[in-house]
Amino acid sequence: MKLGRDSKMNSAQKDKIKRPRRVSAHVQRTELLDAASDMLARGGPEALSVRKLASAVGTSTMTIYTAFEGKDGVIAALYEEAFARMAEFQEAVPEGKSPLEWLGGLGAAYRAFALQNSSYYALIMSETLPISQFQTPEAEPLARGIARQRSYRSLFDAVSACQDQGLMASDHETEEITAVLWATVHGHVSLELAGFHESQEAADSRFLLLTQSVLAGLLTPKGMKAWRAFAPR
Amino acid sequence: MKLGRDSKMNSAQKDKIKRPRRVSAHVQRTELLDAASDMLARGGPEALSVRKLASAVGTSTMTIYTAFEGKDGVIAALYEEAFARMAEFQEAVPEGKSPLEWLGGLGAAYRAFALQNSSYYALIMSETLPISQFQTPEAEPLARGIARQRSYRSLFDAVSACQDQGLMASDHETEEITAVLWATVHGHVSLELAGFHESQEAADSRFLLLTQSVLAGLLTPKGMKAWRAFAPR
DNA sequence: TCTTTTATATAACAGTGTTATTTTTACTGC
DNA sequence: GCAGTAAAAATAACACTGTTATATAAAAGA
Repeated sequence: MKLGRDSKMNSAQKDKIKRPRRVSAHVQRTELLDAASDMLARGGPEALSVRKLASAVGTSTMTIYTAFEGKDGVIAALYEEAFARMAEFQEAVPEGKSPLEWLGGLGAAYRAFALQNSSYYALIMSETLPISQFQTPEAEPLARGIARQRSYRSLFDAVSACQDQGLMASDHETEEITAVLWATVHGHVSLELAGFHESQEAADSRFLLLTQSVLAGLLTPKGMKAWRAFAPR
Repeated sequence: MKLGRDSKMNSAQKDKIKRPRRVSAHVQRTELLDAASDMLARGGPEALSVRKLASAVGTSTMTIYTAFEGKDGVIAALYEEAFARMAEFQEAVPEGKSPLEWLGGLGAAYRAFALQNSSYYALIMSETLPISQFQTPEAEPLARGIARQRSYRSLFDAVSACQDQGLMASDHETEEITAVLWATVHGHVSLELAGFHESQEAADSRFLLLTQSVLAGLLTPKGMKAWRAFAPR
């Protein structure tokens, strides 16, 4: 549906507040972004072309340059979208009775998100391997920007809660433990996405063994006892 | 130096064994590969172009298509090179008195290789994130091919030795533990390469904490006691 | 030496992201 | 409502990319 250009925006004409030049500006931007997201999810990053994107929504390439600032701008926007979707997964995890239960849920949610949204996950972790098709959206040290994202926040809070309740060692900084847990799950998920494991069962059991093992080194005796109540299997 | 074409290969002409068509075939291939390696290391994958590569060694693009089979062939060759270099790092680690010492050395060597050869490491782990500029050199499930590489073998052998000496839990398969350890170190190194850690010290201490933690869940009590003798700090 | 095969060089093709130019559209002051 | 202006979209061009087709030159085999 393309809004008629001669509609003279009858409703918005009365107020003197400056409106966006085009009513369709925002909707077109999201329409463009949705199409880009689709292309990315389907055919990977090489399927995401400025020209194809333009013709997919029935416009010309210049639209991408005014709406975003070229291809990098589109990718930067998708990057934001990726974090937003990841945060949804994380924040859908109930805190449960014990922060340990929360922690376990967060790990599972992280893995689920990565497996179900591999393109978006790759986008998030694109700086993880310095060689990537995606350029860093901004000049800032992007990977460290993760720490400012909501999804990181959830993990941090869970770890903090564990420490507060004496379930997790407090002789390490919360940030440190959070980073270690992130690396742990990311490491497994990376390999799983690459098809490293020969079967679903193998991937499951290794994820379990890995998380179990690293927690063994981080939890207090009290924490270990409590963990066994929530730990799968 | 370009060998004269009219040299009529005076020395090799006498034996009737079929020689390669051109004496320069092999040397040119490696020359091409070295240049490609340099370009990759310097400017990332987008600096690696068939045309630039050709002009870098003073030839035309067709040479790349006869020596390799286009750009993918070059990347496949670099992929092999990456594993070879990684194996060198791994195999330079002395087995030491205890397999635990060996294990620790392998982890440190893995990290050192990744940090010092980030382009090659990215190549190895390029399938780890399904979205990558590099196509899988062959149609096989590439990531699983890691398990057939020498560098994986070293880790596997170290784990196996630990189990044999009762230092590591034997209620998990050697392959399983190997995969878990690989994921652990890869997870950390990924984040470190991305500049996730705010300082060298932070990266070091988190690597230590991570490896320490995961070993806590994998080593036997006997193994834990022995480990403390080798563990840094 | 002559013929045939093979590698290289040249040029062309189909893509890509980006930029310049021109046309069209929407807004604004009269 | 109409003219003038500013912004956005379309078109075309530029500088790239990987790949392929064709022609030329060199090497191999008879």
